[in-house]
Amino acid sequence: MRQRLDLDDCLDVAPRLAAGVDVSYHKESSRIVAAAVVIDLATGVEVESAVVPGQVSFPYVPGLLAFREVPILLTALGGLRHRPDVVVCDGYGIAHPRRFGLACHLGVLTGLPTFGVAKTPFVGAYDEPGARRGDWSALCEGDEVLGRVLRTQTDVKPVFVSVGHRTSLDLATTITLDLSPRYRLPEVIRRADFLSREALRRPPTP
DNA sequence: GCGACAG
DNA sequence: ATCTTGTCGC
Repeated sequence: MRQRLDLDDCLDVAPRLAAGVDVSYHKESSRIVAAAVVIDLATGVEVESAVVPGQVSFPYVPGLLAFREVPILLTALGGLRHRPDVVVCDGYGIAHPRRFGLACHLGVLTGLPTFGVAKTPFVGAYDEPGARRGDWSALCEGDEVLGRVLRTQTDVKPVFVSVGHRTSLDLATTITLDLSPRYRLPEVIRRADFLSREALRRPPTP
């Protein structure tokens, strides 16, 4: 009888809790703030959130974003009381020069299922997807499929979805659409963006 | 060699 | 990422 390691399994049970993470940077200092927001996929209701301050410890280098954001993202996720079934990242998963973007990195370090939703193209070629919400096209490089260019809102610029860790492209696509009932980006990402940005405007904690 | 380059 | 004014639409 075939045995399978949990570590290698994809998320195959209906996920209930989805978390979204994001980082905001101060313009003229090294201060940064990360936020993690958890939403119940069945109801769309926010369950909880965690906001943590930090300092920039690595420069922005295309292809190395994980080294800049993963540290504080781990702290933010650690501040959650609930364990999310899947984590949505602001950036790419395997659609990366080395096939190991931020979402992959965060997934391996936490053991949690993850995938990325990026706002702009990075690597790979694609055809413009249909104009309606739900329409998508493959993001490819040669023969390999790196992700999907997904239209989350009719007549709105598409987002780039790619698998991170222990998730399938189909599931990532479904969750992205479920979390984007009204706006272009998933609600968990929007919320994490708002919370981190708002906290960053607050004076530092002496 | 030159330009492009998630956030 | 952040900055940045106006503009178009519900």
